[in-house]
Amino acid sequence: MFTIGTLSKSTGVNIETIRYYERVGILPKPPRAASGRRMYDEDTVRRLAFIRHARDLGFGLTDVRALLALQDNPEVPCAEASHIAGDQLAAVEARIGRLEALRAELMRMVGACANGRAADCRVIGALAHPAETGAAGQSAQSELSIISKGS
Amino acid sequence: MFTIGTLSKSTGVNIETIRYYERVGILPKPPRAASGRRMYDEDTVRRLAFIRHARDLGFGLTDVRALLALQDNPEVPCAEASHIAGDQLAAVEARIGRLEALRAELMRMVGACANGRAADCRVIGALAHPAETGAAGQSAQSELSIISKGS
DNA sequence: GGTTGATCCTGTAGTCGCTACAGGATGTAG
DNA sequence: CTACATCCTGTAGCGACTACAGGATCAACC
Repeated sequence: MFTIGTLSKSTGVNIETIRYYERVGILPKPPRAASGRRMYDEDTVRRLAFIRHARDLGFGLTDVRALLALQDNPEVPCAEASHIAGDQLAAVEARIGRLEALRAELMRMVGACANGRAADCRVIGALAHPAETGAAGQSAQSELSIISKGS
Repeated sequence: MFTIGTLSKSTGVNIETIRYYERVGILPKPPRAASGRRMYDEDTVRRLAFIRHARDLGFGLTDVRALLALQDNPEVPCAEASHIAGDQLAAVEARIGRLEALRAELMRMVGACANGRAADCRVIGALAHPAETGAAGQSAQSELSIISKGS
């Protein structure tokens, strides 16, 4: 049994974030020492590592909750986990597509700039008069919202 | 001169977002009709289109402010605009790299799932025992934070 | 002139996933 | 015994919106 600082160091998750996870119910409330300090065990290290890895993969906390529930109920068919991961894969591929379009447009903008005055700046001109080519200008917005919404 | 609803429709920017932009000072306060309604002109359409396009390209509002200031002061050398766009390009390329690593890991996870029970699920297993291969697990976190921070 | 329904106004609070305090209590080492 | 590290709770802030509530105004039709 060890304290939150140790848990934080051994998982790389911020102390404040651990308490936040407890508050929103993604980590169970741990037992407390007589002084009120949270005391954790190895199981929590594993659970937190699972959460962190899922978060690193871009899963939102809602998805993480679902995946944890599956992990806790091993008799449930895993099609659901596979479905969640498939959705996430599709979202990641969509993001990559959007970002590649953005990259193309940014490269065009940066490449065209001749370091003159702002009046002639191709970067600013490109922003003021977007190119009609490709999908970049059309729904990169949703690319960004996809990201913040998780899967 | 037209109202906020018309501006919203002609730029595709939400009404609430337009008022938000005004509140945070990225759009100037427009003149009001006797009834108190905001009245816009074509210049605002252009300015808002500029903002929207820059946002679509992933620029944060701080960057957008800087780009607008450059546009408003045409005598300033555009090296700064070019620099902002270059930073953004680098950030986009970093995101793409991260996301490609995530994609590889997700494909591996989804591909390995045999639709058995959760106890044997490769997706859950992969999350519980992350692969050591590649950079996916190491700093995709920062990939996500880069996104939310803009450039 | 009256009534409906669309549009507008202000102000506040919610979203997501943290992160950063403030102000205090405890634990550990010298 | 004194530092200093670590912990606690609770609240507020971040970015970039979005979603109300509760009211005023406008345009069109009868």
